[in-house]
Amino acid sequence: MADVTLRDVARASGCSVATVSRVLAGTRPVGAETARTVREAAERLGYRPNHVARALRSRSTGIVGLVVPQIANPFFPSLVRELERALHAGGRAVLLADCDDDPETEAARIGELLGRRVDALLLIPADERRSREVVVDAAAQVPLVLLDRGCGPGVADSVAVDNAAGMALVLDHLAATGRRRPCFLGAAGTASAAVERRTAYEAGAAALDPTAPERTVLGDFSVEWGRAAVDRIWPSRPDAVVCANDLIAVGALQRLRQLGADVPGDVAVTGFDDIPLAGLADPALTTVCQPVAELAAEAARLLVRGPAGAAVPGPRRPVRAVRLAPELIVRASSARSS
Amino acid sequence: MADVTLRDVARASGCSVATVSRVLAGTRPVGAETARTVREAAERLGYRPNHVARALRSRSTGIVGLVVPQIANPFFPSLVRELERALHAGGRAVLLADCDDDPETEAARIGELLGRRVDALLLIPADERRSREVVVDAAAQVPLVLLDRGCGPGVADSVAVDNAAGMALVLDHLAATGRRRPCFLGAAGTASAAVERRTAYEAGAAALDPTAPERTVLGDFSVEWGRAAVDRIWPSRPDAVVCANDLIAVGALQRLRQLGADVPGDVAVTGFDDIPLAGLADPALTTVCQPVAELAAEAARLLVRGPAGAAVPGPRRPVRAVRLAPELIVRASSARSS
DNA sequence: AAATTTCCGGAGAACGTTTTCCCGAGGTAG
DNA sequence: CTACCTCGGGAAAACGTTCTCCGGAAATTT
Repeated sequence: MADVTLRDVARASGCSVATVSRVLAGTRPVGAETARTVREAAERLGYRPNHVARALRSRSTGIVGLVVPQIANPFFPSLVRELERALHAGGRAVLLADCDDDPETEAARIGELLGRRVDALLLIPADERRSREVVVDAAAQVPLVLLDRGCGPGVADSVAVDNAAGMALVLDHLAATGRRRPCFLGAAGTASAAVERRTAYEAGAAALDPTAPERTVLGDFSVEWGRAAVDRIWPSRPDAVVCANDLIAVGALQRLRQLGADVPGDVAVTGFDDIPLAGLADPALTTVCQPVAELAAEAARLLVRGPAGAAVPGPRRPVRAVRLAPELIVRASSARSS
Repeated sequence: MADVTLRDVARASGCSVATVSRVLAGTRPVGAETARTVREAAERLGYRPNHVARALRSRSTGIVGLVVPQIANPFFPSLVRELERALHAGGRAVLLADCDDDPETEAARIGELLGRRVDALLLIPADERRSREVVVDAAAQVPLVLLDRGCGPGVADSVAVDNAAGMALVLDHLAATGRRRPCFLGAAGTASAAVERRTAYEAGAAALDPTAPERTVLGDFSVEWGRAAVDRIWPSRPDAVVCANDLIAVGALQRLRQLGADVPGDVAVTGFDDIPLAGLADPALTTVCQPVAELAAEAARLLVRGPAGAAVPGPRRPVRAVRLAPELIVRASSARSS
């Protein structure tokens, strides 16, 4: 009972393997009577198609590889979940690989996935430039979409949130609620999210008040850095602390409270990403919510390239870069200063 | 260059496909000279074995299916990560499925994974009893290990933390730091973690002070319930609030602060699981840390059943249930009351 | 009525491995 | 010298699909 094959169904229904395959796959019209008999036999025997054999013959596994830098990074689980959902809706399964933030491991895992003949790759690159080489290599073999973070211009199709728009939302909100002396807690490095959010803040803050001194400090995307950064900027008494992501913001929130600052009375704090932790912080964190489901859906859509053969026409097919608009989630940490 | 097959390597090295397979798989001794030639040719052509063909022939995909109830549940990402790591160490890849806490979806996903001919299944059941039927079905077809939550006795091999031992650690700690009037914020339902932690608390509390009134309230494993539950128990002024997991504890912490209670001065709060959020709460949460890496390693170990053929000898092979000892993480929320 | 097309179904060749046979050469034992 | 292994290697059969030919019958056209 474990292994019923097409042969068995063919024998039981008194016709050929080819016919059974056709009726079950619906790949070619087949006589109504025969079809019924076949379907019945298949049902009765409990036939279940063997995806492995199918994959070998049709050269398509229906599996896409998903490589993430750190599944434990709190922003990724919801993204992974939506990706899994979106891909599954298209009949594709997800082979998961975690590369532990290491570009070399990343390269190795990509190699293995290719060996397993995934139909496509979904990749959140671990490093802006050190991931590049492997990515172009892989992209030459299968459809590949970069997610959340970029990997240099023109390397591959990519989907991400519009970081600049998100930062603009934050700055508008702060201005509208009377904040006048913001500062920015960002991340150094060349990761696209870090760069985009940083430059968007600088542009927006300058537009708001060209005469204001610019207060920006850069570290990494962590709670610890958020805490430490507060000590650097608090002496200048900003009335708003704009953070490059939620982890930094949570750290800032903790340290500000320790220092006896009133949030949001004395100072507003904002984050970015809207990880689950953001709503649970105290006070709850105003942040920019990434349209995770849409990002996933868009990525899934980009994965299907034209009808197979069209995959390798021009080596310089134009690269598509999708940017989706985020949404501002206003919570207690930026309530209007009275 | 995309598809170099054994045939190509054979042709290039002037020997037969069989020989090439043998030398590359190392499945049978082969002449030193020939081996060298073959390896050289393979290297030169950039041969990469086709896992799909291999799987078809050898009836083993090297893929294990992992079904989780909700990847976004904050306890799972770290577990998934360690599982992926442990399995990858054994040369196996992970096909991920999220069933959205729904037993029917769970059943469907398990079916698909079996259709894809996974070698084994790793399952965190969505529901203690409604998942049972599918599980026994699946377990009859491939090695299957239940993780974190049980699914009725004797259904399949399982790996989980020793909830009773964890709860005992908590109670000992509270007793040692002078807490005398604990209460318990638990979860209703039959999920094994909920039941075990609840009964362990009751047994431990009774042993501590048989005359103490028992204060236990039951809801679900959520922050919201933690907040709500505090309103129910705070009037009786416990000096310790023991929670069935970290989410409940975080909610309790928030509500207690709102009510003006001093944690840990007036009352200690403890959690369970040690999710990332626990260390970031304010005050940082004392909790029970699950040995995630060991759980994963043990699960991976259980998956390899005797040498293939031994898989279906007695229909009533004894079921193995591994329980691993947790560790108490003492943080600020239970500092000794002075 | 003959010629052409359409329709349904079967035989069998792929897909890229692994593995079972089989064969010949050389070595050892009898 | 014959008989029997061992050893290195090849031919070919699986594994379970899909898909391309092909052939015959029925339906349509000329």
